[in-house]
Amino acid sequence: MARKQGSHSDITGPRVQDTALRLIARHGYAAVSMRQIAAEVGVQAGALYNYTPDKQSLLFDLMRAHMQDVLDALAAADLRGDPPARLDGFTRFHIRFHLPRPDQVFVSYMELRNLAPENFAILESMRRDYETALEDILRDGVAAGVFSVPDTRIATMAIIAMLTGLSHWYREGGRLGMDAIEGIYCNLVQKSVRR
Amino acid sequence: MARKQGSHSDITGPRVQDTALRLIARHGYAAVSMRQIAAEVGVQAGALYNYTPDKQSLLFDLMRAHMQDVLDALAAADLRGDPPARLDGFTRFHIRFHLPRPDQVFVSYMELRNLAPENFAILESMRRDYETALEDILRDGVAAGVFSVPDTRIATMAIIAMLTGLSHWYREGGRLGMDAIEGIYCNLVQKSVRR
DNA sequence: CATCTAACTGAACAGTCGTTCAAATGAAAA
DNA sequence: TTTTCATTTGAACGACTGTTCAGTTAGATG
Repeated sequence: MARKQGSHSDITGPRVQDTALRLIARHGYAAVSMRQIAAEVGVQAGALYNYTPDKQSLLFDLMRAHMQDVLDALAAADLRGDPPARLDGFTRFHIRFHLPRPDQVFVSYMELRNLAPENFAILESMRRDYETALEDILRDGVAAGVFSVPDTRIATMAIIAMLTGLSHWYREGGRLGMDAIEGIYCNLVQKSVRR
Repeated sequence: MARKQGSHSDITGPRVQDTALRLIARHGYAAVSMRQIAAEVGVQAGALYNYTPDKQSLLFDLMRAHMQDVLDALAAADLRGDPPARLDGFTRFHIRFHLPRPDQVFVSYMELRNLAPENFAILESMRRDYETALEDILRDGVAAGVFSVPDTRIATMAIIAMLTGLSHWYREGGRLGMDAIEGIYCNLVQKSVRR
């Protein structure tokens, strides 16, 4: 039954990743079996091991790819201007990047504890880089006298939690579109740190 | 070997709950087995079924009890004054109640998808009640002209995400104590919605 | 055409899973 | 002391787990 038409590795590979992401987002890493993933892809469980050395790597690769995409996109965004403008830029970037990827956001947030320690450390470091990008903006704003926050580290965590939380309840086709959401969050974020 | 001293049901029962909470917070509901819980309690797996009809009920009871505690404590807090004072009261209440209960917060947040649909609906409804308490404050503040938010529902979700996020990274004995944290978050929250 | 080989199957391995239940236990009641 | 019964054990149930691998398939290559 193998290979009904053409070579399948470039088709099955991505399908394994996509299916794993969707199932893990929905049911959680521990609750999804390799056989479930295989069944949705349309192969037997053994075939998955042509595309991942084990289940743990499947999860880790998904999470690392997502975080790398975030960091690359942030670097490409190349935020400029005064601190308030850069803060708006960061807020809009976060929303525009994350809202269309709810499954990646969900998995990257919920499955950290299912990572092997060395994998966890790698992702935590990437996450820290992302947080630092925001904290730098806040620090510059405080130094320039345009922001007033009691503690830039906590303000950073608070803002990121606020933005990430958005991905957890926002559903496409809801009462408000992404543009409206962006404006509202820019307003909340900007005011929370202003003098 | 049964009952080495006295009747054990009033000792084992709470220990089952406590152990389940701790293990589920650490490893996740799907990744924790009844045998693991039993081993930490110090009984065989079968004995757990004197205290819960099944694993799902064990999770649900933990989560419902936590949400009920939250709602009861909020009602007892009896926030009074003008909207800014009530908003400060809500913020401080949230932090004071949730920071000492990191496991409950974690489980109630992460394990929603492992609930049976009817159990999920019950918890979602309780969560909605909590959110409404905050939204009422914001709406009153907007009506009174002391708050300015583009959308009270979104501001509610944003603030709660910010506060809940705190529980995910705050660790006792860190750089800042709970009192300092409270002040910082009151500042951030208050400014984010003020005129 | 025959050959090669990437891709996949299907079975097997050694465990673990949630749950049930007859039997054993031992503190409290009679 | 004997009886009672809440409590727990320990074994069993059928199903499922991640992973391995010899064998099969069929498109691509020569």
